[in-house]
Amino acid sequence: MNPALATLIERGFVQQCSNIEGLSDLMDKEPVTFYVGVDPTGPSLHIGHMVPFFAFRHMCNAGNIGIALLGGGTARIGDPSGKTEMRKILSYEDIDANAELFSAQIDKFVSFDGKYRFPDNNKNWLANLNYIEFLRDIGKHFSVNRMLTFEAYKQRLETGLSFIEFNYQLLQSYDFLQLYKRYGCRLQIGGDDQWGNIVAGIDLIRRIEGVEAFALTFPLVQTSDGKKMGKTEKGALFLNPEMVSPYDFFQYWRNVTDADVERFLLMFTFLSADECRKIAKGNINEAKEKLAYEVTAIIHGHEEAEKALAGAKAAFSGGGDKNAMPSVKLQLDRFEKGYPVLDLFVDAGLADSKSEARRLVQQGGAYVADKVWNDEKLSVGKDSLTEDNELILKAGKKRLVRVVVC
RNA sequence: GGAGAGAUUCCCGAGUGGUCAAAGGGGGCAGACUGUAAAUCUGUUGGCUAAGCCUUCGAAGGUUCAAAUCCUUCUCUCUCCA
Repeated sequence: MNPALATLIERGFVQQCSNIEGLSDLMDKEPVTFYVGVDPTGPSLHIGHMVPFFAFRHMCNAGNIGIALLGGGTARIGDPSGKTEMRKILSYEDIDANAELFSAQIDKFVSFDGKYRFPDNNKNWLANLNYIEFLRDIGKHFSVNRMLTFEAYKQRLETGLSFIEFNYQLLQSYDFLQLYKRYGCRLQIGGDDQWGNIVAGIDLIRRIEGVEAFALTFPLVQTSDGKKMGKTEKGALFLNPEMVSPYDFFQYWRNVTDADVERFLLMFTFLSADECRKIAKGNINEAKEKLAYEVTAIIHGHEEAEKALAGAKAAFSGGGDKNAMPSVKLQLDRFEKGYPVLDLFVDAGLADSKSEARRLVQQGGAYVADKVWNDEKLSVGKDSLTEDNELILKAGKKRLVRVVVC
């Protein structure tokens, strides 16, 4: 087995491959050009997008050539795979803006060099396609009968599938063909929900070019309790630090289920496989801390990871660095007059409404300076502040904020 | 184009004139137990100047003492036929 491929398998990346021996032989012979596609459907990548890019880096480290394909064209259509209903149609401007943001995030992660790792955008060849020509050249190779047997469509046959989405597969196949023609791209990697689309591309390349291309898919990452990976109560775990702070990002990994630690270390860090296994077998809480630190460092840099770690220490085990805790600024005169607790919790961002704050207090989940505050009518006065005019508020055991008074 | 069905709170889904801020489940939040884990159990889950008041059942009008529920128009979705 080719060593790069073996690494992917060992680290749990491989779900399905169209022809693993063939691919291994090819990779032994020469550097392989491969691609990962992402449709820029939102303002930031989230962790679910990242699995293929971790694999991307492993592949590139082994000397292969990777293309990050932004779906500036396909996002105009919307991939029905794995969706139960049609995605809302985005405006071209939004898609292009998203594509810029995605591209920058990917660049940060894989460091494009223009030669071995570079981006492209499928709107370059999709945006101005001629419909008739496309149907004659490409459409004739697709059998509707066969397409209907694909799992992705079967499901949607129940709930409804529009023609626009039904065409998505042709476009993705066409992408693969274009990348083969332009760069000699022979391999497409992606999440397992892309299997049908990728295989369709392989067929198209075989029919038109008479060349074997390959598919390699990764498991859709789920937490071991069956939830979708990276979903938090606030939504997806985005990479953009303004959407999910490095501290919250760190906390997500710190709170992963025991059973996921080893798997996640292997997939979302670049520590050696042996080391990952060793860490996961050791003290489970230290392993989680290591996982959280490593992933945060990879995504947000070591400095942010250090800060998140220090903040977590300050919040949970004393010591650490309280400057690194999430904090808000509030006015001193409010405390001088007596800050109504409910307002205080809302202003500190620990409750969305006063009713929520009230519930928190009534249920004994509101902590002011480490003491349970159980009277919703009382105000928090200046005397609750520390000598350097600070105050720690907690909502429940885990959500907390450092109030800095000024 | 024709014939039907439907739109309910974060999601699924009950409710067909007052007892409805709206059953049940999921999810979320809090508490207990713990290890910042899982599982389990309990409570809670529109807002507010809070024993009261205000806003919510696709949208706009109407009937009524009273509407998520009835009527009219509109918008959207789905199914079947062409």
